[in-house]
Amino acid sequence: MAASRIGPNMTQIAKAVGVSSATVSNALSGKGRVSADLVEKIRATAAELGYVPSNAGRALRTGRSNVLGLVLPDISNPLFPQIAQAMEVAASNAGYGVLIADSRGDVTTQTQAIARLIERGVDGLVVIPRRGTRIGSVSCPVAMVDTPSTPGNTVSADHWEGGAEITRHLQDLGHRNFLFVGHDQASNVQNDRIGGMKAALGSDTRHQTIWIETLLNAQPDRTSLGLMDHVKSGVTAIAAVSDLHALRVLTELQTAGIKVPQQVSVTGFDDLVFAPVVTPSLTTVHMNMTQIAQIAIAALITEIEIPKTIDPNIEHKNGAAVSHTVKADTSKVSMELMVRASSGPAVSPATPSPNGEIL
Amino acid sequence: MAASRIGPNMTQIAKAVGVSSATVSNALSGKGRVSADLVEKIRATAAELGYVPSNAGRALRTGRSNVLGLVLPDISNPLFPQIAQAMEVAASNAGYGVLIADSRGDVTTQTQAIARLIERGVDGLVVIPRRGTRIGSVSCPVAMVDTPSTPGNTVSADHWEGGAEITRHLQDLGHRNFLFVGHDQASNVQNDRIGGMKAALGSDTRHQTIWIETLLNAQPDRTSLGLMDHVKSGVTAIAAVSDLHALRVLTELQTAGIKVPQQVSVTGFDDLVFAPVVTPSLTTVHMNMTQIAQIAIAALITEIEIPKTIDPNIEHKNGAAVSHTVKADTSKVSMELMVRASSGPAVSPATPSPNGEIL
DNA sequence: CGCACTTGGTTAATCGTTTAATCACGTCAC
DNA sequence: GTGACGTGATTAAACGATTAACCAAGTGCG
Repeated sequence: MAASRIGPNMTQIAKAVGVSSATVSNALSGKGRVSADLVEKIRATAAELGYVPSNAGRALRTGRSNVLGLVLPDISNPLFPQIAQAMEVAASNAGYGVLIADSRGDVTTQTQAIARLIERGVDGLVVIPRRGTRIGSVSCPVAMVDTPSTPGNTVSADHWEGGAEITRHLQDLGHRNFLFVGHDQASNVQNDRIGGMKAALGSDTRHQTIWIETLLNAQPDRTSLGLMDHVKSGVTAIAAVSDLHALRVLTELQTAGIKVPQQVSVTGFDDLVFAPVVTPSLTTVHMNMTQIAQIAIAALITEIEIPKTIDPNIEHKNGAAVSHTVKADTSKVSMELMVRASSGPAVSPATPSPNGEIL
Repeated sequence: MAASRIGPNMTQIAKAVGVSSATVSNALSGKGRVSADLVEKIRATAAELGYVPSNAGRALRTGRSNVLGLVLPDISNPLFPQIAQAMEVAASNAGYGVLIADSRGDVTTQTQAIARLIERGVDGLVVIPRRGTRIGSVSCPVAMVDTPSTPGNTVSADHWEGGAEITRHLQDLGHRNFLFVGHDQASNVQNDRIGGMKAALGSDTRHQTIWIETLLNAQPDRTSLGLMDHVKSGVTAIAAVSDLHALRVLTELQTAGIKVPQQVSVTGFDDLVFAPVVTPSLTTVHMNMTQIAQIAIAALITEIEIPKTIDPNIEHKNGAAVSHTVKADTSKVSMELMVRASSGPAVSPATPSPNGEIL
């Protein structure tokens, strides 16, 4: 037996007003031709009786669920709260709900998660891909949020430019000897960030890059990143690809007795929740997730809401349309440099800056 | 026009096999009376044709959406990833999807968010309440995850006991002079954690408590928590109600030149993602979110799936049932102490421990 | 005056699934 | 031989909203 609905349905509203249910539908949606005063009356009684439209009924008829799926490689990513919040807000402003799916880092799980979302009838997907994740053939539009250099990327922060801003900032402070700290060499985002960092370097600079995962794979039980060796060799600025790693760097240096930023400057990425409250507060780059989410959701929804003329160009497999990642007019959102206390003027006893702006 | 469904529907399966759609339904659900070989044949062709049931059709008929709503006070809470992930896994194992709603800390927004979820037809809600949040009258079962002392709480970590474990651990290390660091004095969870910490203290101890929000309200532009004053006054152990605040404490001490844990021990709560990777790694208390989520979801689902006989005892308002938070047989999940590097033996030159276990 | 056209509404079909009610058909007992 | 019964399937009626097709009545115009 069908669970008894709590509120009234359209027919009951219609009966109460004394019109047909079609008129109620037209009045509430504003689509058909209904006289203004009747619209008013219908709206009023609907509100009075506490009418809430049944999503199931509507979804069945229209074929749209008004729900989007958010696929994340790994929910435990500390950036996820920002992403989820921004997506939820953007979607909900557009009248859509957000169904989450977590793939726990595993590619097969991710495929299953996507399949589950599709079965639930989502109208579109927002996918934050992980490493070499390929979106298989799915039957709905997909917005991909990764990094501009990823093929099929819909919109994302301009990680490259963010990296460039970081090293420009550090160079302005007089730094000439850099250590870049990445985590996962296979990550497009991290590569773009470090790529941007390097690209903005002047010719009078030196730099090295370490990858945490590589270090850990070599020595699984190591806790230190061995930063002191780099500092002793003259590094005065350490730029990490995430605040999480910047934090690791910061505390490792502090424990070793290095003063930040007096001796070494440290910068992060993403402006995570702890960035402003640690001592010294972290200089980092802030991502405008709200804007990214708005653009991604908007692109998705325009794609969803265009009448689905069967496009013969789209390949089919088993009768299901192969996924097409949607495009947005703006695909890069610039990042904002947040200068805080962890970056300061370089002191370089060994190699004095040619500009002489050192304190 | 209804968007063309991609796959076949039940009728098409029925036609392919040469039976009625009702038989297909019975065969796939295993409910009615269908001969074994026919079941087999139907299953096979359904799989072959790539049949996926329409959630909309099913939801319309049964009145159930198989979707749960997850209401969070503030998605940007760093604990949220764990919560969302655990809930998603538990729900998806039970065949439910998870729709998220963020109330951005605001109570009115929270009410609206809940209303939106209800309109979307969720079968139940998991609510992580914020401060004095009251769940208004909603028409579906609600599982509340807060702290055991909150009335209506369904299941949660045993924050009190977690706090007790922390101070027991620190006392075992010889500490006798404690500083507790909370953030928000109105939070049930934080009060329970600190309550537990205090309850486990021996009579030979001293303790003080500071609340970050109160400090910040008094001096909005302050960055330091003024921990040095407490350290100078003899505090040797600082226990925060969250790793986030422990991190703040840790870096503030390190910047001031205090060695952790040699001079002062620092502990956190929640085992956030950065806890193991900072230097020194944070001693903290781990929450078994997976188990909490399982219990909450299970309680919710049992409530959802019992046939809804109209219970005259439940008050009604506007014809909608007033919310009833579900109960679980286990309402407390114990927390696990994670001893790491930020806590160590107390050195108390001023007040030697009576037990003499100090190094 | 009569025809075309607009306005404001109704009818009825449809989306896909579930399920109560029904039915056909053996089988078995009496 | 017939009534009772069990088995295995079918029929048809929901669930609630949308919308194409249709219709009645009023308006403008030649």
